[in-house]
Amino acid sequence: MPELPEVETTRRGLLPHSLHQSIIDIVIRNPRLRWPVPGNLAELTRNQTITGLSRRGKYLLMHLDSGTIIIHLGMSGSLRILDSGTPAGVHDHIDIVLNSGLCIRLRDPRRFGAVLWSEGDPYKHPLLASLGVEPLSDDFNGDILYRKSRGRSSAIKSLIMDSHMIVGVGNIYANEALFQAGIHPELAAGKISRPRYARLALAIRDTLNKAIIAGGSSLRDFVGSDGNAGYFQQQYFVYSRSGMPCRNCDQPIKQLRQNQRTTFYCPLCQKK
DNA sequence: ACATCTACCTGGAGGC
DNA sequence: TGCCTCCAGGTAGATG
Repeated sequence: MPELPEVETTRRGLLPHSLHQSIIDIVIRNPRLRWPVPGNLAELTRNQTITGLSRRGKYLLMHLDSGTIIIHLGMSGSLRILDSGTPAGVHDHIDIVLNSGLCIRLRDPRRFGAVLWSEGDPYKHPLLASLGVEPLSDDFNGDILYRKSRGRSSAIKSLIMDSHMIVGVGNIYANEALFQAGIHPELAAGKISRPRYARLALAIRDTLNKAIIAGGSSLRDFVGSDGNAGYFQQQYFVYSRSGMPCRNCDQPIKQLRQNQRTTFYCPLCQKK
C-alpha cells in the first residue's frame, strides 16, 4: 500500500544504485498498467544517464537528459534493485536495465500503477500539473488547508485524501493524522477552525515523517530484497484497530465508511 | 466549482 | 477441496 512514505523510502533506496548510471534497456513484459506503457520507452531512454530521482506526491520521477520517466506504484506496486539476470515473476512487468548489471524491477500485481514518459517539464504533465501542496515542504502549514477548505461541505477525511488539495495522504495516514489531531473524520472541512488546521498540518507532517524514518531503518536490505524492505511495520493508533482499545483512552476504536473507504477513529479522542 | 460514485485488478480471507 | 463473495488500496474520469 504505497503512500508517500513508501514512495519516498523507495526513492532513497534506489538513489545510490541509479544516480549517474545509464539505461541500456527497458524490458516491458506487460504494458497494461493503468495506462499503456509507451511501446518505444526503451528507444526513448537507451544509453541515457539518470541525472536525478525525485518525488512529487506519490509519483517517482526518473530524470534523464531528454525527458523523465514518471512512475506511480498504484496500490500494489514495488520497485526493487536486482541483478538483471534474476528470473522474473508473474507480476514483474517492467525492468529498467542499467549498465551496472543491475536492474530496477517493477512488480505490480494489481496493475494500478503507471510508467509514463514525459518530454520537457514533467511537472507540467497532466497528471502532475494540478497536484496540491507537498506536506513535507516548508510552505505547508495549517493556513493553506484552512484557506483551501473554506466553503467546503465534504468531510475532512475526504479533503486530506484529495491529491489536488494535498498530496501523498492515503487512507492509512488520513486516519492516523486525524487521530493525532483529535479531529473527527466526518467533520465538514469548511467548519474547522484555523487552530485546528494548524494542529492537523503538524499531525500530517509528523505521521508521514515518522513513517519515513521507520521505513528508512530497513533500507540496508533494499538490494535484492523481496520488495518488502522499505516497507515499515508501523504501530497504528487507529488504522485497522476496530474494536480494540484506543491507545490514548482505552475506548474501543470505531469504524465507518466514507467514500467506499474504511475510516477508523476514536469516538472519545476525536471531537466533532 | 463542488460532491459523489465508478472503474480498473488481483490476492487473500472468510463462509458454505 | 473448491467455489463464492467481499475487501483492500489510489485516483482519474464520469455523473450529479
